Amino acid sequence: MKVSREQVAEHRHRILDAAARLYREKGLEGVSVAQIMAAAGLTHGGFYGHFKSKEDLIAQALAHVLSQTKAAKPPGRTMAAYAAAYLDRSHCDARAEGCPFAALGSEAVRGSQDTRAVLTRSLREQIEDFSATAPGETPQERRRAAIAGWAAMVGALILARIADDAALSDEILEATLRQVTAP
Amino acid sequence: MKVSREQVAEHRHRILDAAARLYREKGLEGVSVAQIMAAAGLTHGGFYGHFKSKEDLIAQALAHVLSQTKAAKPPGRTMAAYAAAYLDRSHCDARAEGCPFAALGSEAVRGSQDTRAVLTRSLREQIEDFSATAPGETPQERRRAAIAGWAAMVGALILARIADDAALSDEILEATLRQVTAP
DNA sequence: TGTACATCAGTGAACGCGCGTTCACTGATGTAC
DNA sequence: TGTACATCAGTGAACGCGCGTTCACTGATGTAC
Repeated sequence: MKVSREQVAEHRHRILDAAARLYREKGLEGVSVAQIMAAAGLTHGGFYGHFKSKEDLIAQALAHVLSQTKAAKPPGRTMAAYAAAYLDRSHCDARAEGCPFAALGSEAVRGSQDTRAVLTRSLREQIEDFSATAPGETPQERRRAAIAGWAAMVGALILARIADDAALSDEILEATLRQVTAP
Repeated sequence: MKVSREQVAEHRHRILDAAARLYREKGLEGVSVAQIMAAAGLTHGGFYGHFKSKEDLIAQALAHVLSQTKAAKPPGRTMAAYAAAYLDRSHCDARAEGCPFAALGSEAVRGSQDTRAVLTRSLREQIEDFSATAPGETPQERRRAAIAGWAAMVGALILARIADDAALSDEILEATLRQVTAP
């Protein structure tokens, strides 16, 4: 049955939330359209009223979570403060709510053009943002530190999640945090 | 029909080679058992004579490629020399033949216990290996630089592959290489 | 060394299943008067 | 403001397809004599 315009908007939001969470938890190819719709409290048939295809949802779900994360960020935050929260055990354990680059990075490489465009825009913004507070004497040095620092954060979170030994996993997070925040 | 013992060993090797290549190219969930067997020049029915399951093949294929890479490495290579080859355009473009951590890292997090154990062992070896030549005054400093350096390499390769703009992709590789090899 | 036959690696049809996507239908919404 | 009805968001059955896995069969291998 037809639902009100506000209901449509709310359903769309619920689908994007469920997708963003499930994709990060189980991977882009490990979640079906029906599972996402069920998690949003709907049936699978209505999916194509909201999105063109599963690929379309992936790009939009990533854009959704990245814009939310960006909106929640306090303006004056330094790269060191970001790194401390990023390279934390709680973030490492909370895959479904954490950074999409770390959760889906190696899969996103094989994603659609739209998916990669969404991630590239976020990547650019992150680098520019970090460049303001990264260590270094010149703007070029700071930008270089911002790029390498962001790469180290994403790589460290992935490696710390792969490690099946808690001590090694902790060591990866701690060592990378020290190295990224050291002058 | 039955084949000779040498043929069996060669078939097994061909399956592992094909799997390692296809998984890195298309992802762990983007390749079927039948595709791998066809790429190895066999039919899919014989698969279960070689491996217990698809999950079993994944762990063995990763162990296969990691042991090959390790065997091919010259003994005295520094972390800086490794980073220069790793953060190179040709490695970035050659996903199917490149580092399995960068190609499959975020998917491997959700892999079987065996898969994660195989990767954890390789991760430990890599860190210990880099610790010998990483920058730093004390062994602890060198180990920290080895961990953060390896994390930055893996992260940078993933981010450089996601970026849909060649200039940004190059910049990520170059900036990270400079930062990892600088004292 | 030569022969007979048990072994078993590989083949290809078949299995049940869940996938992405489509579509006829339902009934509440919201517009036209 | 109240009523009549066209619109259309959501439902659930259905589609063709490819998946991982199983299995009866085939015929070359390699062992026993």
